[in-house]
Amino acid sequence: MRLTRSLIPTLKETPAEAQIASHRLMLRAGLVRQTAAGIYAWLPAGLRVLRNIGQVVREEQDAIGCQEVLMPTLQPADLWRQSGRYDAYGPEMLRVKDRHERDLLYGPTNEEMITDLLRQSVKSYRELPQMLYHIQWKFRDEVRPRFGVMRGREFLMKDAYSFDLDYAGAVLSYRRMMLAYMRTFQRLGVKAIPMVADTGPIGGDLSHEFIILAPTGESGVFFDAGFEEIDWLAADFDASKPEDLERFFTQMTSLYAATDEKHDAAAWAKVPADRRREGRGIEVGHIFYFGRKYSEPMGLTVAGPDGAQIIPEMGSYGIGVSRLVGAVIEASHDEAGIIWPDSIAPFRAAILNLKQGDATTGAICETLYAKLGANALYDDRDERAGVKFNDADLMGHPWQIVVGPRGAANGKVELKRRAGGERVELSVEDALARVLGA
RNA sequence: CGGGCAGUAGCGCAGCCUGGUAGCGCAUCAGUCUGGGGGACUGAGGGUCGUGGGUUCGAAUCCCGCCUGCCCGACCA
Repeated sequence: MRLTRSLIPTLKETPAEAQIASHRLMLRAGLVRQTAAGIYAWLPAGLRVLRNIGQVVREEQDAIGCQEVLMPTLQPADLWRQSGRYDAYGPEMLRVKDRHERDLLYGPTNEEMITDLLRQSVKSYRELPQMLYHIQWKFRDEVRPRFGVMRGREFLMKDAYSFDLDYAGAVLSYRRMMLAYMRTFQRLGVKAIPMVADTGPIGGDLSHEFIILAPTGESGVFFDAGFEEIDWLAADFDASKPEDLERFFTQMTSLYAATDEKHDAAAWAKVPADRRREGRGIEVGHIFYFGRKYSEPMGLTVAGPDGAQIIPEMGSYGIGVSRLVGAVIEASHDEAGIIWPDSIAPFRAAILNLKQGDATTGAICETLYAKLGANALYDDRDERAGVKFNDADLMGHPWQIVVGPRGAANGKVELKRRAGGERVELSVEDALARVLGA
């Protein structure tokens, strides 16, 4: 995109309502604008990030055989009456009536709806297991929305649901999803630590929160350094092999990790001192097994091989997609602005024409822009160099290609890496190769 | 939902106490100079002072109601 043709309204000053870094930077970098408390409009650059995160999530869900669907935001209250949650859910649920006075609700989650879908379409044990997900807007009428997009009322979430014939199958689905999550978060450029979470009335050990480390995180975390050392994209765990999933899960759960609420000083003491890591974290995902909590009351059954009806075992698996935008920024920024991981940056590179109107720099910029296309944001404004440097740092493009009259005379440009700040002078071709190759 | 704070130009703020036709910085627009880390000069545009009522000759300013937003707490992906 050409910046002169884009709606990317950067702000030099911080709006008074933004307190934490990610909120401040999202407003300043022109990613979002608030519409009402906890409700945001996503501007072009912000939407690109949101979509990029969604795409990584989607690819990793697809990779474990989880199928994408898209369920509506508005749901009939009757479905929720069947599970008993219509009355159990408090004022956090946004309830509305249609013109016929029928009760509807803006979905805060989709267990009832997905259970209903399976109930309508799955009749035999041969059709299980199934795993389905969607990426959809949710609404929870939080009493006190805050921290920008991190704790909004309207939020974009990936939620997945698994249906298995028995507990052993549900365990496999759970572990498979957990492995997908480790890969997903690594691809998003953040360190996510799975922490044992409260299982409530369900019991068991199949509930984990995924917490990414950020100094401004809402809860304190304690974990074994082992979590930071594993390269999930290279690890030899095959999600289709139960024995691999077993090995994976054992490794995961053998390492200590807990939030401050569940911190166990005795267990912590057993972790070698040089492997203890403490910090703060933000919850960006949650997976849990809940058995027949919905399938049973809602009457989801399939015929077994002997003709007996089987009530499927379910689990659900969330990732806060819009929250991740804020969380990633919390985990990756400096005084100057955002530092986007390559995988989700709105633009891979910014092209900074330091002397707009100059024939030489202009020609080089146009060449770069033609080659990079949608990967690039071309700052073609008639602004001073300093303004362009500052905005590029603020917006956090992984690469900045600086085209100034000095270098341009010799066909050189300067390539700056946002993370780390190294700059090198290169030929146009070499700069392109670096940016596209990285 | 309890406690606190705040709504004045796109953003950040002053003016309010002590009522008298609305101001500063940045941003925007035009022009000139400039040109590698938010530049300079000249000129210009932009405001139902959140909203409804009250007091008054006169209200951004005083009084009452309402709405909205922010912070702390309890709650949460």
